[in-house]
Amino acid sequence: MASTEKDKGNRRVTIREVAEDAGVSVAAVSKVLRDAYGVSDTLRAKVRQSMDALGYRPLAAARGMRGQTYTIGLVLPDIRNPFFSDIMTGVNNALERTQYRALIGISQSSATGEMAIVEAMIDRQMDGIILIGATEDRANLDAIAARKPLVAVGHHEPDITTFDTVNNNDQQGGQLVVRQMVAAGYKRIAMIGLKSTTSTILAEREIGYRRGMIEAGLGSAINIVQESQTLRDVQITARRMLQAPNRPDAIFCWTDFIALEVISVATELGLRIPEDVGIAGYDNTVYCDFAQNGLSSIDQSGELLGLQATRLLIERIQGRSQAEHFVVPPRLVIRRSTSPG
Amino acid sequence: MASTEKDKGNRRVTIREVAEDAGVSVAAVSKVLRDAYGVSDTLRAKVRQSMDALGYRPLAAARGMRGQTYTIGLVLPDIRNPFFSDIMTGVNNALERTQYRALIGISQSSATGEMAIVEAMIDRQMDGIILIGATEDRANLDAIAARKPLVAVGHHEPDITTFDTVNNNDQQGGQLVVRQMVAAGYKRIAMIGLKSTTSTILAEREIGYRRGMIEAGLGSAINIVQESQTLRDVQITARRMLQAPNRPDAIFCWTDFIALEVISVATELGLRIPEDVGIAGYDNTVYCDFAQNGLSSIDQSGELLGLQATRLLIERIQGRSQAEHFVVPPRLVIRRSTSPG
DNA sequence: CAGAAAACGTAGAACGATACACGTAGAACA
DNA sequence: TGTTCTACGTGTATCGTTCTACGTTTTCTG
Repeated sequence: MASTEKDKGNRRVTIREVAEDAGVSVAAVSKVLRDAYGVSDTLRAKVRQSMDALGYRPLAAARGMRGQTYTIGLVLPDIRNPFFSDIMTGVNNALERTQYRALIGISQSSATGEMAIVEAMIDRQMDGIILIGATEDRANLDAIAARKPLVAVGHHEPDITTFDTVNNNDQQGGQLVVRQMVAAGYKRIAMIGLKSTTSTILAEREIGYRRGMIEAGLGSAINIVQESQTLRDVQITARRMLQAPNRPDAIFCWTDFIALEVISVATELGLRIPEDVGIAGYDNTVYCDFAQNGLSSIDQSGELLGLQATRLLIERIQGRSQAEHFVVPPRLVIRRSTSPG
Repeated sequence: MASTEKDKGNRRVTIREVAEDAGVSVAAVSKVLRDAYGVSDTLRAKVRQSMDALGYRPLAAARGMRGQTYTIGLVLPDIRNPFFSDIMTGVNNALERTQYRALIGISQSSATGEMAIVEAMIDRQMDGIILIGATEDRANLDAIAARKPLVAVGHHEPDITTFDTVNNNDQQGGQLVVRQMVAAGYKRIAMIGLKSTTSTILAEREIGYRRGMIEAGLGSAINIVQESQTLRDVQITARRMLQAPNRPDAIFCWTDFIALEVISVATELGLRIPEDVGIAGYDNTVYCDFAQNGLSSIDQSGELLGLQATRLLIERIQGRSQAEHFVVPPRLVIRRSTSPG
């Protein structure tokens, strides 16, 4: 009688019961919960004890009606890239001693993409949003930022004032790769980018690549191929590039996953790495280090990016309204794939 | 004046405004929202139109106070394994035409682990939870299931009645690997498992391995090494195994990531794959297919698992209370790493 | 055609927390 | 002594939905 079919188990302890148990007002308990002004140490202790004794946990939905939910949303384009795992680690480290929790949404797999998952997060009263590798245009990002604190990771827009950004210096990253390739003796250095008009990090890496080529006097050899990210397309593109009459002797891939696939294609074509063709990636994901890959790559300190993004977001939630733009320097990790001789 | 510092932008449209605009009661709008009984087509149309015109979106926090939040929680042990991406795709496909949204929590990175993230999800009034690769014991799982609909993916407990499970047949998977290795001529087949007392899928795979060995008359060569999942430990273990006097001529790794690392170590030791040592993994992640890896692996149809888990969960949310246990057959994908000669 | 049942719609009380407006006690100051 | 602060607590309206209870209209049935 007391519990219907849908009523799973014992009811939750409410703030009212805590208040009663501690012999104080509901408002006092709420204050303790929020670390708000106006509670003495003795009262706090009493309340805390009652909370523990009763096993009280605040209900986020109810909190959200008036205040915060202490939840931040992390939007990832997909889950496949292990680089995002590093970011996530940083986020969770930053959240360690706070009341906040991070929940992840995947934009790629969702029907209408990034905007849909962001709207869903706003509907769920998240306190702020970290957008990773944003594909939305400025207008949409502004629309989000107008409603919730927003931090974009992997999105260059240094003059924006409505939200914060956290990046590595992708331009410098691209340049570092080319410099090392040149130093290793490669000349016909190509780049594989992404068919995308919205990725600012890609644009930056391309600029870096161009700069590197030009400063090495290889301006005439600049060769950027843009392809979608599906395995099939990458294979076709890589094959075409590597079978061309004047094929590149090195390829800088905008992300590791592509680079690993290019290694695969090159191997199948009987080309030796790094002697016949040098290959480098970006993100320094865990797979780079495997002996069978030995992939040179740019490390952009994902954990630090995640940590910093979270800090900035919480600052925003707590009231900061001036934009901040954080940039870490990239670091090239040289491995076998670009070390001939 | 109208908006304070924390009041980001324009206020949301509420159900009340929709009701007013449509000239009906608030309750009627709510009924339309929930596809509840007792609304005529004309009323529904009127309300829908007003909702569109005003750009109304229901606030999950408010819904959660009385009813559902239309949110399901997906708990992953970590984000690094691309296999989880397949599951996620299945989940999102299943959610396609529903009001539900999936949000992901990562248990590994969180301080107190799985239980903490599940509690956080319950605090946030999620309607149900999908737990992937559960590490909690039965008592804890029961405690969760007592409060919210629960589906465990990658957790064998076929006699449990309080929640549903979705699995591939891990025992059969292990057996398939051994059979193929035996057929390929390997004899001293070892297995690398995980240092864990709670993973039932691991236990099943081990049983499959044993079965396979015994049925091939190799019972005396059974050799299971259990190691943690950190890169460093795997390296050390792999090195030790491959440098032992009577080293295995094939290694079945409980998951692809370990297998790739073992390939790496073997390569560095100058062992040829598959001639000197055969290697197989589990999950058939995207990296298996790369030419430089060519890793044989078990495909357990992650997408199907995710789809099915979601369906079962929604059934549970809608009232089913009898347990269901879904199992897909595994499929061995043979590649170079176990194909000598 | 009466009566019952089904369909449609409404009003208003929850849900569990927060936040605002206030009250009170004691200290500090003139 | 009276006034003004400050620190600490309390009472209660409120957030945006859902849900229960209950009227009213329409449709069905014998």
